[in-house]
Parts: sequence; structure tokens; C-alpha cells
Amino acid sequence: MPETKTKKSEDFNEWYNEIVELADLCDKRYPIKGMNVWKPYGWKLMNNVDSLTRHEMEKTNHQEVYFPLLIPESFFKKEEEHIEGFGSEVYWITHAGTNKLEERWLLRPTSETAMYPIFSLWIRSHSDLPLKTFQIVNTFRYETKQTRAFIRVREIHFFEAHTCHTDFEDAERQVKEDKEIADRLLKKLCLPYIFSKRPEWDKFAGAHYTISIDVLMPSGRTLQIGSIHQYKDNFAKPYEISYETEEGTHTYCHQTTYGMSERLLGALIGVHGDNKGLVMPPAVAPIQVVIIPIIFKGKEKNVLDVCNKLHKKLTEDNIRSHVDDREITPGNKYYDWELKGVPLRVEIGPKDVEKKEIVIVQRNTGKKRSILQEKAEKTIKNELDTIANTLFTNAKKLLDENMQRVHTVDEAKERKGIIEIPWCGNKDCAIEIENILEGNTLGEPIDKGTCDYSCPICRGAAKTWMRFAKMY
RNA sequence: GGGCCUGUGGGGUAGCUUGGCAUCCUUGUGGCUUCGGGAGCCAUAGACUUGAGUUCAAAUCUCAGCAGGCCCA
Repeated sequence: MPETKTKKSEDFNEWYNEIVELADLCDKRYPIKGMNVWKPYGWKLMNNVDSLTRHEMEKTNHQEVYFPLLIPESFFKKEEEHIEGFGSEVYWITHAGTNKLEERWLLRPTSETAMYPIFSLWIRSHSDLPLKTFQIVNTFRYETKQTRAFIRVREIHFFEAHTCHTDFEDAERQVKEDKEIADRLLKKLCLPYIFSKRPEWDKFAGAHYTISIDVLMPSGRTLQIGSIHQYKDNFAKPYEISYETEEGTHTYCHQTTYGMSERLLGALIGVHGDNKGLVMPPAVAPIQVVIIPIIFKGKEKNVLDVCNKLHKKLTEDNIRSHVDDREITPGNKYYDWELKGVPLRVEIGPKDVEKKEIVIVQRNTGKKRSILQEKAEKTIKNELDTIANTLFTNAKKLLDENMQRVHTVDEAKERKGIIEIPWCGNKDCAIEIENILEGNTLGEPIDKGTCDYSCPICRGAAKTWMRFAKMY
């Protein structure tokens, strides 16, 4: 059975690089660091993820918008913390043709500063609220660290939802809705995740608080795949986003954002993939079922007829299938589609045609069985559900086994993955723990009870549990 | 910012020390026989990162540029 050169369990990072290359998701030869070319299969996959996102946005009454890529420097500079947070990683446009620009423009690193001056024009009265918008665009950040396909890039495929509300409480309701959206979406991607409230010193530049959405990669590092920010009126003030209340007074809006990126693909690849290649969750797999005709000379027609008939029936049932009728051997085709992570393979040969059967094979488990043709669509549908459930269950197991609560740094040092440890609330103590564990402060659990232990560094009473992990 | 390393067909490589026809695998194209886990044979296409220097002769040596990777601050 063919396998990757580097095994996932031996060197995860090397395995990741190999699999991204082999599965034909992107071309890394574009000569600018961190800017890769999306290849058709990878782009299709990303589009499928985006479709799920759009669907969730529609269900929750968000409106899709598209703001310009370029932002005038004066827009960008209105909120001080934000400038500090992003200033060092923006790309600047200084010239147009041979002329030097009077005012510099920047490529959006995120769109707050493009959108909010315009929101202030759109929002006049309480009846304009809530304003719930989102866009799926490219953003640019000048990364100086090592880049990695889908995980750390300079041109980011970015989903960002921006909302404006009458008050803090309504914005809090939005945060709650965002968490529910994330939960539904990540369930479809078969990705178990955790929400953490980021520490003060590491929240989004300008935010009141930030909730990060993290996935545990098999390397033991966490990958932040999304974030939800409560801005309070921190941006509304400098950007003058205010409205007239029913009483006739003027008040600033409260805002939230929710963002995700192609890191979702990074997580899919890393969490579900194996030494044979990708394993795609059925919900986003560009091809959910690949049908492979086993052709013998003189019997091609019957076999191909059955294949095409099945393909047609599956299409009618909204299952994405593909008949691979290339003139290469079946084994070669198995190898190709396993690499690309197609969740279910159907094999149809002369023997099956005779018996009115088809053979189905699960990508993730390799389990193979024959079923009757007349039951094909129903069985295939169930099978795809089973595959999704198994993917989720296995990933959940990985997360559960590698997220542990401990009380001392000595215990913590022995564990891999995500550690929860009592914390007094002092930044210095957290930094000390970071140094000892050679990890980072991830944030505190948002939905777990109080912590009655003492801080392992200063021995003061712990305010909360705090999570630490090595991060991507 | 400081240091180290690397650029050879579409992909992966050999050759570089000691200058002399550029190796092998894979891929592409055309053809024949095949097809239940990477088929075989034949034919064919395709490369030394750029510039300068040394030399009868440079992938190979020297200098500079461009691009990439790694380590340290």
C-alpha cells in the first residue's frame, strides 16, 4: 500500500509539506514568500468551506458586502491600539505609476479601518441596527516568520463578519451567536475545537476582549482557526459610529467581529490526513464519491453504463461524484483518489455488473464491502455520514487525550498538548509559566467554573484556569 | 539587524572537492499490448538562477545580484 515518505507520527511538519504538495492543493513556487497559488482542487475545497460559511451567514441574517482592498492611511490611523498591533506588518502603496501618492494607501491586513468610516455614514438611527455584514476577501500581512501553506501566509483568504449594535448587551448576544455558528460549521468539518478568552496582553489590537477558536494539531501544537472579538465602543468612538436613540439622544454603537481563514484547510489536512494522503470531510470534499470502472477488454460498455447510471443518480441526490474513466490501471486510480482524500470509493467491474452489486470502500478506514445496486444511493448517503462521524470522533479523542488540567508546573512539563493550570491573573506569572513550558498563553476557558487552587508561580489565589500550549 | 546554507528539464536528483559529451527516477506527448491495489514495451520532448570575471574550455573556481531555507537578536 503506497504511503508518504515521511510518516505523520514521525515528523508532522515534514509530512504536512509533503501531503500539501502531493495532493495538488497549491503551488508553492510563486516567487514571493508566503504567497502561494491556489490550484483547482485546493480552490474548490476552499470554496466549499466558504459556501458553508455563507450558508451560516444567511441563516443568521448577515449581509454580504465587499469593501476595497486599499485603505487610505488616514482611515487606518484613527484607532491607536490597532495601529500599534498591525503597523509593523502592513504593505504600503506609495506610488501610482510614476507619481508619488500624496497620501499612502495600505493593503488591508483586516478591514475594520476600511469599513468603519463608511459604517458611520450608513448608521443614522436605532432602526439601522443591528447592522450585520460579512465579506470573504484576501487580506495581506507581512509575515517575517517562516511561512507554511494554509497556516502562515502573507496573502490570507479571509472571512470577516462585522456587526454594529445598540449596546453592549446586544453585542454580547452577537458573540453568543458567533459561537453557535462556529460550532455548527466546525462540526461539518469534523473538527473539534476549544474557545479560549485570550489574555489582556494578547487580545486583538483594539478589542475589549477576544475569544480564540483553536484546534489541536497532531503535532501537539494548537492552530488558531478563528476569533471572535467584542469591541465594545472602542472603534465606534474614533470612527464616530453613532446613532440616534428613540429618545432622541446620540450614542455610540457596540461592535463585534468574527474571523476565519484558510487555516481551516490547514486544520482539515493536519487533523484528518494520514500516510496515504488527505482525508476530506464529506461536507466539503470536492468529490464525495469517486466511481472507478474496472475495465476488461470487450466488457467496457456494460461496466461504464452502470458507472454512469450511478453517477447520474447520485447527482440527482446532490452527492458530488465523479467517474474516473482515465486509461490507467485501477490501482493507480485508487492511489490518486486516496491522496486527494475522496471519502468514499465505488468500484464497479464485470463481476459486480453480473451480480447487480457495487463495491464501496471507506477512505478513512479502508473498509470494503459489496452492496446491491438498487440500494446504492441510500447506502452511500449513510456511509458518508458514518465517515463524518468517525472523523469527528477520532479527532475529538485526540483533543481530549491531549488537553489536561494540572496543578503544578512539574506536572505540566510532563504533558503534551494543551495544559490548564491555575493562574493568579498576573502577566508576569503567565510569562514565567510560558518560559518553563516553552509554550504560549492560549487563554482561559470561557465556560468552565472557578478555580480554587493557587498560582504555581507566586502561590497567590488563582483567579482562573489558564491554558498553555505550543502554537502555530 | 547579525550569521550560516541552497538554487541543475514540470517535479525529485547525480555531477561541483580535482573545470572537458550533464546522470538517474518521475512527469508530458504519440503508439501497441493491458486493466479487481502504483502495468509493460517502443518512440519522442524537456534543465545547469542572473550578470561579470578567470580560462583554450565554467553547472563546477572568484565577485556581485536575485530568489529560497535555517539559526541568533
